[in-house]
Amino acid sequence: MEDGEPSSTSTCLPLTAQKPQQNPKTTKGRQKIEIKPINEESRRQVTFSKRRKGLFKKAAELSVLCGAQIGIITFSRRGRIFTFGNVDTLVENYLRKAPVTLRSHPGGGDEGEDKWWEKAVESVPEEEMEEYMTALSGLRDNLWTRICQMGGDHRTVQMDAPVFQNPTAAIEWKVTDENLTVGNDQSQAGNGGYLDIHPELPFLSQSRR
Amino acid sequence: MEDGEPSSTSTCLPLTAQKPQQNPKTTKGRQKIEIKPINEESRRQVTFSKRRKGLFKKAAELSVLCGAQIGIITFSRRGRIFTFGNVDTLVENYLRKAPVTLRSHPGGGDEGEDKWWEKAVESVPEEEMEEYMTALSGLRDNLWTRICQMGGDHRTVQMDAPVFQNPTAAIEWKVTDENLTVGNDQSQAGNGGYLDIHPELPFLSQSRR
DNA sequence: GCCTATCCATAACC
DNA sequence: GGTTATGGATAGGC
Repeated sequence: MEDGEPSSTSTCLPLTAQKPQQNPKTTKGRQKIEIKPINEESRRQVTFSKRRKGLFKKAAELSVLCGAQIGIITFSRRGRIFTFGNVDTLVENYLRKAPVTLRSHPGGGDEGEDKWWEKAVESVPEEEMEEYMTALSGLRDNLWTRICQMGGDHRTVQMDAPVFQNPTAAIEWKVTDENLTVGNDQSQAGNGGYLDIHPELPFLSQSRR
Repeated sequence: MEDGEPSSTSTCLPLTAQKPQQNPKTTKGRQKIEIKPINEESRRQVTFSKRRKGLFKKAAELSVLCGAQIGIITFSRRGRIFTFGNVDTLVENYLRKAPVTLRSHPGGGDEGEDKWWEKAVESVPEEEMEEYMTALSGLRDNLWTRICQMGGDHRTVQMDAPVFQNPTAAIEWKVTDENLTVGNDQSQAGNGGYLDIHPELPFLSQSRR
């Protein structure tokens, strides 16, 4: 409903009326443009600059008016990045925040092999160490992916979803390039077989809230 | 830029007097408002909804016109999240390229490498292994905590809009609102400063040390 | 949600 | 970068 044909909504005069009025207008003012890729480099740059400014301004206004937190990331075609708002803070807070309470599952009686990743490193038998490391590495990657999803794409995250039943299934993951590779978009593969979020993590109940 | 007398710049005149007969001037039309926090809940919600829509539309236009990649993350005051564009990709890109420093590394120097957690396990020297493991464990907890907090404290709404994919891609609007989880807890609401524009960070083709 | 009057962002020019 | 005129976003009503 943005492109296509100009639907005049009974507001302004028909633009076809090019009028022989000899007004000493120096400019034609703002003209209607089609929303399609601008090919001329210079014109595109001007437009990008102006509209980006306008976009950020609107974002700022929205933020103030409604008390919302807004972050915008923009990559220009030439590869420059422009950001607005708390992007840094938002993203970095994910990682920086919260003093790390390095707890490795204090509770004595655990549920066997459940949540292997909660086991203290020291408790891992020597012969399983390598495997443990690999797994933890995968977990790390997996978490990273999840973080990225959380940061911008929440469509797959549901806390109260009936996930995590089978402890074995829960720790299935794919440590592949697809996991983390930044290629094209749309490669959002949901969370089939990925590590799901456990609603009742022990260290949560003693951290915050 | 706020305040000021109504400059009557009559431009577009309704060329018809045949409007559905209701009192001409039932509305005051758009009025100038001050950019300051809206206190009335309902009014704020309306404004948030309208302006968010407008913001996303502008973002979509900018994306198409200039071939830029744009992602927007919005946390409403009530904790709902709205996103625009291929944010996942952008955020991931951003995270991977930007100098984000996470310090749960015990005893680690400040001048160390960025993103130590991205190092392959194999590359960790033997003597640092234990420390690495400990840090990684802490990171895991930290990330997990964040994830759970985010997932548990926010309802999630996603919104997609046309974004530049390739010059020939069709333009299309797709709006999807969904409640995925419960959620209440409106912390981190009022933010003070908003505008935080990073002029230009050349990067993208260079890798961080 | 839809509608209208109004204000603002911005395309075209300097 | 600045100016002007106009298209389009949107505040206030329903």
